[in-house]
Amino acid sequence: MEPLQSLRGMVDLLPAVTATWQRIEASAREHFRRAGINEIRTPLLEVTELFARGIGEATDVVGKEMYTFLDRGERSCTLRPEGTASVVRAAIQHGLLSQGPQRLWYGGPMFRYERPQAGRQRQFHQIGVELLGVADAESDAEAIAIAWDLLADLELGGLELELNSLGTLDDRARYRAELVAWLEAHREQLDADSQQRITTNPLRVLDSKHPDTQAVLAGAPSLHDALSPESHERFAQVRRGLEALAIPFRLNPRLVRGLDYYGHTAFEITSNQLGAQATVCGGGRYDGLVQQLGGPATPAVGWALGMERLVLLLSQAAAKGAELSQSAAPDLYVISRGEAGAQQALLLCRLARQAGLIAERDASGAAFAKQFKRADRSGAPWAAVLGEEEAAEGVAKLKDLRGEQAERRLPPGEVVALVKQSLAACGRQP
RNA sequence: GCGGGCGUCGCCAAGUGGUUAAGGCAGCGGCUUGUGGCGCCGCUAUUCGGGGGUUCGAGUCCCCUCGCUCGCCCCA
Repeated sequence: MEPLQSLRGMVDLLPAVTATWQRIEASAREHFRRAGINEIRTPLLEVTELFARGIGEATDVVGKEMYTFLDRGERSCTLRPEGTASVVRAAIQHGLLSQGPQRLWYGGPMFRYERPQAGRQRQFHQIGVELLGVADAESDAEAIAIAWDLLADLELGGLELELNSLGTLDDRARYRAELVAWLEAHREQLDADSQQRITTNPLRVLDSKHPDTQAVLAGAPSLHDALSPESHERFAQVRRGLEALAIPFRLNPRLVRGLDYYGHTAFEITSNQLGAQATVCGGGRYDGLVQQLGGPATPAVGWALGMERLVLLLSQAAAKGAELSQSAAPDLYVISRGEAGAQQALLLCRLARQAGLIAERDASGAAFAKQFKRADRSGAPWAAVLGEEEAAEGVAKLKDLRGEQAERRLPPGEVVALVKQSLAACGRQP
């Protein structure tokens, strides 16, 4: 039989890393709780049209990266490639927006059919925040601050906040025309990809990674100069907001987000330690999206962070020194022999667990020497032995694995009490 | 979709055409028929991702294929 494998780009998270995931999730939850942001959970599967309309038909995500299929009712369904469209759909569907501004967060798997590489999988995980119904520039700063503080708490170094304003739709339309004209005039000096994008997505030419193209682009018209005075002022206000919070940022006039719904504020938090996929968190303002999805005109700002990339950073940090959290050593390791012994061992474990202890039972039936070896390796301070003799007498032999105390034969209840007491004595709270 | 690198036991890993595929960790058994941490002994890949080919002979060379990985594109 050929062993089966997971699908390409679909990754198992083994116990060795789940602790890191939980740490990030717990930290995020706490930050959201303090910020008055509530969790929303939406389905993984949505009608394809939601993403086509929300993200934009012309984007790469919609054009070539979606997991789309027909269900048994011949409806076109898509595994969500991002979270915002679903959250907005849910808010509209349940009338949340008529109850005032909504501060929401979500987390979970997203799906994009791409070639996997470092920090990029086909099923990947995001945690995101959406502030719906807030128009002020300070809300942009607040959203960014929440992401920034959350990441700071994880003690990650080498992070940088990049900031730009995409202006309004009008601003961009005007700029786009100007840029296309300029790009056409310099077409010969651009790399093939960029030439292609003059027609498909001219703004994206700006952050081409091609060095020659970048050099040519130095003379290109800047989006910044094309912003209307109002857009300019709004951007300045966001920056003043961040400055007031002492959050450092770098202006990046080339920062263009790949999803159509962004306007005005756009930002990314990047790491210099991640390789090619350096963006840990990305987001911005999307004032037009709610209406575009059939809801009431509602300004909004939000972001999403990539769990895999965070985990990558955290693992690197751990490799450099600090130990990654491991599963806890048991308080009591129970070894046994024979059916009666195994039963008593199970009973003892259950009693211990009911009392709040971490109890592990050796189920190998191996020689006692082996079981003691495993007891030792488990890191448990105590081992309980249940052989034929103990089982017959209704006691367990309790052995101190780390100290000098003599073995004692005790009924199960007293074993649990004694272990608990010893933990309390050395300051550990079971 | 397009490039580059890689693929030897659960994990790490030697091997660079010559005939029995090192070693370490983990695992299992024993020295120790009911007591661990040390030590010692033994066992664990008819096989080198898979399939073809070259050769007297291939893990080692060639082709195809699958997988992993890094990068491009794009994004979290």
